[in-house]
Amino acid sequence: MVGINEVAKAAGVSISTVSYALSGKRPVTEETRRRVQETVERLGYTPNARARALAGKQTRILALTEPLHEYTHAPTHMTFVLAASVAARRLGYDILLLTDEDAAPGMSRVALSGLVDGILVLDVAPDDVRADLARSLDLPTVFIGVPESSEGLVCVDLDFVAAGALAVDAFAEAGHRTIGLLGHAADAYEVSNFPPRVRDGFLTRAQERGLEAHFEPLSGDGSLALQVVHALDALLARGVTAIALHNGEDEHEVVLEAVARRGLTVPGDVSLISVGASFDTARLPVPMDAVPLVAQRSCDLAVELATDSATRPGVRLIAPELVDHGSIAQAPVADG
Amino acid sequence: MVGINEVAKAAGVSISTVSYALSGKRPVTEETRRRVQETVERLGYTPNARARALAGKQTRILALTEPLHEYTHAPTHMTFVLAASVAARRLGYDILLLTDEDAAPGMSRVALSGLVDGILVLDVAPDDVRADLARSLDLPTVFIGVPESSEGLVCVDLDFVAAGALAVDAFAEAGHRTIGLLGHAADAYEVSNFPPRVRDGFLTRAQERGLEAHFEPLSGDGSLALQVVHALDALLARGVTAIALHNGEDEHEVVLEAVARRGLTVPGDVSLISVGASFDTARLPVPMDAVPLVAQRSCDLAVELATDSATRPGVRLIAPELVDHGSIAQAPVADG
DNA sequence: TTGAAAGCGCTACCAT
DNA sequence: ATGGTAGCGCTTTCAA
Repeated sequence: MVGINEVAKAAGVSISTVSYALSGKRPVTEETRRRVQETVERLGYTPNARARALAGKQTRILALTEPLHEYTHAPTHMTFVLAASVAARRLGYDILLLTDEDAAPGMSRVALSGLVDGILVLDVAPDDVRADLARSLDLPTVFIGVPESSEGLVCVDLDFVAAGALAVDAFAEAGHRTIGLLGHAADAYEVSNFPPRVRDGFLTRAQERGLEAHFEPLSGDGSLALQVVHALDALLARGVTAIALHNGEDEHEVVLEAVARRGLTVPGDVSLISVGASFDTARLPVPMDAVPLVAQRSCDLAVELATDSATRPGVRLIAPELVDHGSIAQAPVADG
Repeated sequence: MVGINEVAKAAGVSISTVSYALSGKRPVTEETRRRVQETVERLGYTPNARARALAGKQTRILALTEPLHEYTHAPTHMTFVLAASVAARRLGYDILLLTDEDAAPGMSRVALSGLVDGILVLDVAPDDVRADLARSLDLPTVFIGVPESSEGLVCVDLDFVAAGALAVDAFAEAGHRTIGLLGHAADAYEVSNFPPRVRDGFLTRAQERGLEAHFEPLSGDGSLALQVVHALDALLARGVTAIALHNGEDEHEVVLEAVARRGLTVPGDVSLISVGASFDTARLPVPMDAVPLVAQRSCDLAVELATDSATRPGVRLIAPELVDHGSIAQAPVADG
C-alpha cells in the first residue's frame, strides 16, 4: 500500500501539501498541484479510508435501515434501495445496509460507534420505533416516508394529498364528472399512512370541483384478481368514466385485463390514471398516465438533507407531477 | 462521546487493560474484567469504529457488489442480499452496497481505500469482468455463482449438476420412466451458466438410469404464458409422466394453471419438481417438491470464506437437497 | 496480570 | 504558498 508519505517524498513536497493538493481545502500553486497529481497517478495512490475517517471525522458512509418484512414488496423496495445508492454515490457516499428485523439495535450500533455519517430510513411505518430512536441519536437521520409523530425529524415524501388531487384535476379537465379511486386493501387505510392521504386528497378535491367521486378499497377476501375485479365492478356500476388506481403493479394489470374483458377500451370507454406508483406505468399492457412516486427524487433529496449540516427538522413534501401516456380521454358527452 | 480514556480513568485501570478486557485478547483478572465491564455499561461506552479500523486493520465491513440490470429479478435478488446481510451480521460484519452498473470502479475504490475487509460478488455472469478484477485486488473476494474462468477465485454455488440429477433420482424412484425438464428461455442456455448445468445433470443421470428424458426450454416468442404452455404441451405429447421445472416463480404458476386447465391433477396425473428455485415452492397454488437454491446456505458459506484468512481459491459446490411437498407420486403402471 | 507508549495514515492547525 | 506536527481513539508491542 503506497501512502501519503511516499507520495510526498516522490513529489518533493510535504504530506500536508499532498493532502491539500488533493482536497483543495487550501490554495496550492498550479505547478505543485500538477506535480502531486501526477505522482499520485504514477504511484497509484489511493487515500486510506480508515485514516481519513479517523482524522477527518467523517466516514462518507450512510446507513440505510430497511427492516425487511414478509409483506415487503421486493421490486418497489429495490427501486428505493437502488435510488438511495445512486443518490449517495453522486455525493461521494457509500451505503451501509441495515436489514435487521428490529431496526433499533443496528441503528444504535452504527450511530454510537461512529461508523456512519448519517442514516436513511426506509419503509417508514406510522408508529415506527425508529422515530424516537432518531430523536435520541444526534446523527443526521432522514425518513423517506412520514411517521405519525414527526416532530423534530427530517422527513421526505411525495405529497400524496396533492397527488390524489392532481389525479382529480386531470380527470376534471378532461370533462369527467363521475370518477372513482380504486385503492389498496382496506386494512392499509388504517395501518399505513399514505393510502388515506391519497384518498383524502382525491375525495376533497373532487368535492371542491363538484365531481361525484367514489372510493373502493380492495376487500380482504378472495384472490387478488377477484378483489380487484370486485372493486372495479362496484365503480363501473356507479357510472364512473374515469378511475384512478392507487395500488401495486399486479393490481394495475388485473384492472387492465378486466376492463378489456368487459369489452371496454382505454381511454375510449374508461380513462385511467395511476397514483403513487413507483414502477413504470408506461410499460403496462396499456401505457397509463401517472402521478408517480419517483424514488430517485425522494432519495436524492434525502441524501442531500442527510449530508448537509444545515438541515433543519421538518417534513419536505415533494410536489407530484403528471406523466402523460394517453390513458385519459375526453369524457363522453353526458345527457344528464 | 465517551472514549476509552474516560473508561480507563473511571475504572482505575490503563486503557490497554480496558481494550484487552473487552477484546479478551489477553488474560485479565476476573475482578478487573468485571469492573471494566460495569464501567463501560455505566458510561455507555461504545468503541469508536473509525479508530478501531485504523488501529486494528479491519473495518468489519464487507462489500456486496450487485450490478442491477433491468432484467434483474428483484425478489430473487433481494433474497440474496438479505441472506448475505444476515450471514454477515452473524459474524459481526456489516454490508456495504455496491450497485454501480459497471461494478469495477466501485470494487476497486473500496478495495484500494481499505474501506472493506472483503467482497461478496452477486449476480455472477459467465464472462464477469469482476473475475479478473478480483484476481488483481489482493482482498478476500467470494463469488456467489461461478464465472467461466474461475481459476484463482473463491466461488460458492449450488451444485446444479447434482441438483438436476437429484430431480431425476426422485422421479426414477417413484417409478417414472419418461420424464421432462421444462427450462429457462433458450438464450439462457448460452448466456448464463447454471441452466446448462441443470440440463446436463438431468439428461446425464436420466441416461445413466435408463430413463427417457426430454428437455424443453422456452421458445423466445409470445407471452411468457404462451411459451410455457407450448413447452409443457411438447413434453406431455411425448408422454412424460413427470416434469422438472427449472425457471422462475411465474413459470411455475403458469405450469400449474395449464396443467389444471388440461384436467390433469398433481401429482395424480403428472408429477412435478422444482429445481434451483430460490422462492418457497410450498406456497405455490399446489405445493411443489423442490431441489432448492437456498440463498442462506450460499451466503453463510460465502461470508465465512470471505472472513477467514485461511481460505484457499477453489469452487465450493453446495450439495443439493430434496424438499418434499407431495408433488411426486408413483408413476402409473406402464403397459409398454 | 498490568501499564506505558508507539504507531495506524491521514487532516488540519500553527508556523513561516 | 508551503512545511512541521499534534492529534483522531483505538490496538498491540514492549517492559515491568
